[in-house]
Amino acid sequence: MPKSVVNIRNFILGLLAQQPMSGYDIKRLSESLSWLIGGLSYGSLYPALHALLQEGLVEVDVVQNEDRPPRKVYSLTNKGKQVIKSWGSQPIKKEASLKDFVMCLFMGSNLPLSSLEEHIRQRKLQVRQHRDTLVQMMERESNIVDLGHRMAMGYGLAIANAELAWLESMLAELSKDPLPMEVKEGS
Amino acid sequence: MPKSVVNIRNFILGLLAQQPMSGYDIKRLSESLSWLIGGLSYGSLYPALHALLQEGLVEVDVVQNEDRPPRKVYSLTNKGKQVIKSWGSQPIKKEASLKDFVMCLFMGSNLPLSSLEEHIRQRKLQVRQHRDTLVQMMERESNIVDLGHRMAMGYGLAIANAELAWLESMLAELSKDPLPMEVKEGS
DNA sequence: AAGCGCATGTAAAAGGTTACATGATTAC
DNA sequence: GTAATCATGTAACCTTTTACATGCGCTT
Repeated sequence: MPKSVVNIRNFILGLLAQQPMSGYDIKRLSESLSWLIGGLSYGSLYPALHALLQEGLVEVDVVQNEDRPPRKVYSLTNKGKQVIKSWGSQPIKKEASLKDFVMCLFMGSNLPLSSLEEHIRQRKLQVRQHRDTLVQMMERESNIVDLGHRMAMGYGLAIANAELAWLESMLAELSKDPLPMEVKEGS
Repeated sequence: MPKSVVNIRNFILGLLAQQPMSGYDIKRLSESLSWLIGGLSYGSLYPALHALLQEGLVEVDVVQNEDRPPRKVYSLTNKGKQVIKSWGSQPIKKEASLKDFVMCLFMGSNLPLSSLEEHIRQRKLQVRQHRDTLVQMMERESNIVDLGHRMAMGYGLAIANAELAWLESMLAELSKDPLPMEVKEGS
């Protein structure tokens, strides 16, 4: 698969943008999302965290607990916030994966509403195109395809339609209800 | 992410189980599915194909075209068919990804109906569990979560529900209509 | 004549996983 | 006492991507 825009660094930055956490926390959170976007291993997580620290994108606060091992709680520096913000503001590539998009959503509150809306609109175009392709394939080969093909396509189609419905409802909500603007643009 | 059961070798084997094709064809097909499960690059595709050839899981037929460059059309050997069949028959791991499942579907006609049904049932259990987890998270943190979290969760929920609906309709169809049994178990 | 689609391939480099190491605390 | 959870980390290995190389035929 084409290298996702959501490499492990952006993924970490994105999560830390929500709230400071430890490596362990990040691992657990990623596991709860792994169903959709896959998890990650300590072997990639900790080295990435150290690299981000060295580059000054995150900073660490060692919290001593009496009972438990000490936790290293990481948070974004200003530089880190800048990086993640510029990542979220750049237009999505056409080949963006489901993973990319979920991360965009996840960081939704870190980007200006207009960008968020643009991301959703982009995704909608993509999914609609893919759905149309699927439908065409099913029509063209309606006589040939075997059970496996038919099922895989039907599955893809069901997911695509659900996604489109969700995307549209989201767009409607965003335009109707500009919500109390918690997003502040840099002064 | 935890190494998927669908490594490139199984992916190739799965596609070839449908019909013989060239490396180029595989690439193009994978691209049409990339929206859901990600594509692959020539740098991994051709070497994998060569390895499968050496191991005797696939065989190649060089088709000379007058106009175009010659195509190397690969097809499964008996050994290859055996491998892919045993892969499809083994129970899915709990951590199976969306990609794993789509491949299972894609090869649906290469496995006995009972296995297929079992795969779908397994997937249903998994997705339901993930959905329940999501719902719990949303309820527990209904006051706290910010826009990004809320959206990502809502998105996941929408997808999960669509998937569950599709899985159930598939199960219903399979049990109601045992379809003209094109699947033959080894004699 | 330049560029694109077809078609195959390789090598270096990047990235990730697996498996290991460590150690404290809580529950059985 | 022994297993599980919390918590961090490293190194060897493996896979994959990126970037390159090649070459024909058709279209503009």
